[in-house]
Amino acid sequence: MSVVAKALALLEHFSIQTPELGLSRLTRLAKRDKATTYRHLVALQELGFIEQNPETKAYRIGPAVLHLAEVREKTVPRRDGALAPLQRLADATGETAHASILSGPTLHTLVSCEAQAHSIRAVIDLQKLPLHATASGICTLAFGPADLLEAAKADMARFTAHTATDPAALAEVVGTAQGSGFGRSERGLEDDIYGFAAPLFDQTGQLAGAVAVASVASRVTEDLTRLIYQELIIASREITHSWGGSVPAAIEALWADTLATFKQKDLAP
Amino acid sequence: MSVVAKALALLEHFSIQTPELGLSRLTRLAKRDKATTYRHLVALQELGFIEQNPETKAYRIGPAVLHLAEVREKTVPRRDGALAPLQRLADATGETAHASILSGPTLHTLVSCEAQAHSIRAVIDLQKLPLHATASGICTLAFGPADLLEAAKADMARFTAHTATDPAALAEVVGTAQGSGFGRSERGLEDDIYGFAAPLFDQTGQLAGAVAVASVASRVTEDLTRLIYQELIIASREITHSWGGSVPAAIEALWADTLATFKQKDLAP
DNA sequence: AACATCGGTTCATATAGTGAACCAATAAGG
DNA sequence: CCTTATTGGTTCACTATATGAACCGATGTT
Repeated sequence: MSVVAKALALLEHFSIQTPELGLSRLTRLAKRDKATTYRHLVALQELGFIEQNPETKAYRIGPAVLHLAEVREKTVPRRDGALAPLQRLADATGETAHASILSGPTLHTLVSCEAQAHSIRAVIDLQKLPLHATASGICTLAFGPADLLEAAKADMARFTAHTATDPAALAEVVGTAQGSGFGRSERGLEDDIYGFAAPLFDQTGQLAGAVAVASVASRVTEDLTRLIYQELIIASREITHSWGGSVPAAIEALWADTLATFKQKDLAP
Repeated sequence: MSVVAKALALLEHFSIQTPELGLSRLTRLAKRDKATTYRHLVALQELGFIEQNPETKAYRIGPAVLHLAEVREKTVPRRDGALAPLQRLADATGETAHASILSGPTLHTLVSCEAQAHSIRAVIDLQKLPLHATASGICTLAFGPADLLEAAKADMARFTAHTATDPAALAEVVGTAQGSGFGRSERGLEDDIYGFAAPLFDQTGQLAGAVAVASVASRVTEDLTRLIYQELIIASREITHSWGGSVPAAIEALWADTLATFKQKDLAP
């Protein structure tokens, strides 16, 4: 890990829940030496990526990121295009919806929308989504670059008792996704949370990210699952379209098959 | 300069005009070794601050900054509060308006608004504003922390024939600002651009940034100057208010005096 | 075919980062 | 009032890490 990576990794500890962190606390969170952490903070501060609250001496994210985000979004608009479909997805399903972008080997959370329907709901507050333990990640492994699977196998941290931590289990869920067109994660990241995801594509025709719904386990029924799948398809088409891509026919075919199985079940009894 | 600083400084070369840069070009812009630049890019890429266009191999700002900007803005809202008053300022004056934030010893551009009134107008595309050569910078030196003057004197780069490059000249324009309540820069950063700025304050009561109007030199008359001053006062009050601060009485008094001199001149002939 | 780009890699060299120990300041506890 | 445990910040011997000239293969121009 380079110094640059170590320093920038400090930024990941700041969140909406904990926007300001003191030196000691951050040192503990980052599990690094205090002097090192301090020097990194000073370096980040010089560039405006961190600023210090002059009253409390605590550190927070600085203004430099605002300009960068503006350049990025004006240049490669992703957030704007995802926002409206995501809102619709959250409203239609009554669950928390979020979209993520694949950049290199990591999946970055782009934006998340919470529905107002239930008082208990999933909250997405990770910047990076683990590939092996989230619906979005499994979806990415299923339809993204083949070499990602290696990267994912290298880091299979356990989050819950249900997290797939051996390559065989992972291969199985990825295979299921490749058969259905949807990624699923059942209590893989957190107990009581079910995830459902569909792939997103950009103008290059390659997978560019994923759109997902996170639902509370106790609410998940077959009816809700079907609704989520239907809405995920709509959201995926719209977001993919706004990113200048189109959903590959093969994926559309998988989706149609998966939805058909629900209809069959309806007719069965 | 630490490695962290060197690596992060690479990000400053990306702009709306040049959102993607190849390795060689970026190496030349940053005036550094190619191998070093490459390694820095790879490190930034790992963290999602940079991503590579898989088709052209060119680099661009990555998605990680989006999340950070969101955390920052949800936590310390600055952009949102400045946007509306800035738009109004641009419309009312017919010139380009922008706001900046002081973080440590540097002034970061927060957001800029261009008016539609004229086809020739100033464009703000710097992330960092030089303290000695811009109206905002002079305003910051006049009403901000006293030790900034030292930092400013340490780097007095020449941009035009009118740039103040010796401490005495700088002290004079800062003194003028302290007397009038407004920062001014006449062709200091670019030929043909006049800048006018007013200070901004936050909940701590300290200077937190500046709001400014950049006008094309040929359009600047006494009438326009007065209009700009009047509108700057309104914008400064509004932005300062939305940042949880209030304009100090001493500044308000300076502004009142400055506007009074215009009225006297009107009566004179 | 010769030359000039490009992105990316190698490896000896030496510069830059590291962290245990140390301050000074503040605050809680007895 | 003195002790103890925090806090943010600093020092300096040690060594891990960054550096850059030279190199590579690919692509593009003349």
